[in-house]
Amino acid sequence: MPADDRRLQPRRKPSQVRAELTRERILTAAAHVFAEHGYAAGTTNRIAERARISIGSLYQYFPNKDAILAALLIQHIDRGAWAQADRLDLSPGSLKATVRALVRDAIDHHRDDPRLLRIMIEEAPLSQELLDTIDSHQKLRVAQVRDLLARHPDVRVRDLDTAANLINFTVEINTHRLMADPHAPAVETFESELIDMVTRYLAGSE
Amino acid sequence: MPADDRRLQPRRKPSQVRAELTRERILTAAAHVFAEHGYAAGTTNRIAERARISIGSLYQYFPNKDAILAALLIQHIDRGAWAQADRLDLSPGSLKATVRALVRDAIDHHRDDPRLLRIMIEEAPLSQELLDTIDSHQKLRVAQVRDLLARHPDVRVRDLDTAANLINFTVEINTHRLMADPHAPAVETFESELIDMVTRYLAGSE
DNA sequence: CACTATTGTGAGTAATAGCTCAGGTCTTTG
DNA sequence: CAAAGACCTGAGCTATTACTCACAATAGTG
Repeated sequence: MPADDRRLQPRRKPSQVRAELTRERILTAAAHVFAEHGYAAGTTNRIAERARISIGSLYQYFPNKDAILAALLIQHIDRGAWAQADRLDLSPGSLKATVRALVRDAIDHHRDDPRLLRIMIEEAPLSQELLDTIDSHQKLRVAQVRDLLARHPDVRVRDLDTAANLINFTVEINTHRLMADPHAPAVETFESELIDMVTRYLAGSE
Repeated sequence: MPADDRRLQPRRKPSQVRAELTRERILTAAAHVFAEHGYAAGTTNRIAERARISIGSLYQYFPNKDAILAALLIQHIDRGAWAQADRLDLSPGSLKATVRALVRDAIDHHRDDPRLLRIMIEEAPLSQELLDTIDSHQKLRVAQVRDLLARHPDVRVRDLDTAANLINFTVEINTHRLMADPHAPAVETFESELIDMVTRYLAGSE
């Protein structure tokens, strides 16, 4: 798979409002279709149909199917869903309170559409470009968490980087599962246990 | 997607040795092809080519492509990779030792071929039958872990079921990531931190 | 060896997907 | 208002895929 840089570039830059509107219709339609049918079965024709535009129009704004999912992912990232950890700094209470804020934050990220998010994460044909974008955001997030931990007096772990990595991923993925799994345990129960686990880990009492 | 019971049944039962051999060639070839190309791009023709048999033969043993992945998954499960937790009972040492055994166990499950396992988990078109099989195994595993926790004097958590669920998933998924992610942190570091997190959670010192 | 059952072959089929293009409609502009 | 350009349409092209079938080769049996 060669990383062709132009594979995800839009074909035309909308200049009129109606064009921008069409572009958005395509994206929202795609979000629904992918969420409902999955990526493979979420055909471009279906997307066009749902968006109530012709396939031709679709291909004026997106050079190929992959580019649509990519745009969806970028949109998700740019909306700040993954990197709004700044406000966590504003809650300097107990360690547990901080962790709780972290977990709540993660849950908020997944409220929109867990099914779509799952597909974006698991089925998306990730180009090198996209992978890099995601990776850098991930790194940023981990760094933020790391700094947060560094500033907190109660945190006692061997290695801050590893700890930040571990808890970030653990919180993220558990939340992900919680929202996506149909027969998952109750939200509140699971949330409090998750918070406890992370808190106790960070507190470091052996 | 209707859950057609016959969708995954083999088309012919091998009676001669060479037939059984062919069946195995197909499965190993499929494992390689899926691991390398993913499920969608892992075409049946490619599998047949790699197995050095004709597509016709392939379809004599598997009614469709999905059935091949299903067989691979069943194979993986039947090899006991997901439910050999019995031996954990044999390590009645400290809580940390028990947890360590749990984590090591998980790591062993993923040694074979993380890439293939990822595809089986994330891309497999899971029929209801398969889903049920997996689910029951999962439940069994969680129950085993639950009993393990129940028997250990140092475990202090609000709800054993939730705890078993949480740590089982967390250990599993973190291991999964550890093995699959190319630029993941060092194994030993991550392992010990993961063990600490779970242990401290279970010990329950607030 | 002769006959049958089992196993193997691979060109070909049907279905479907992603995507194009010739031509139409709507907006803007001078 | 008319020309130019932006935008939209959808039948259909091309490529690919899962899968079939008529036949050939091989193994078992008496």
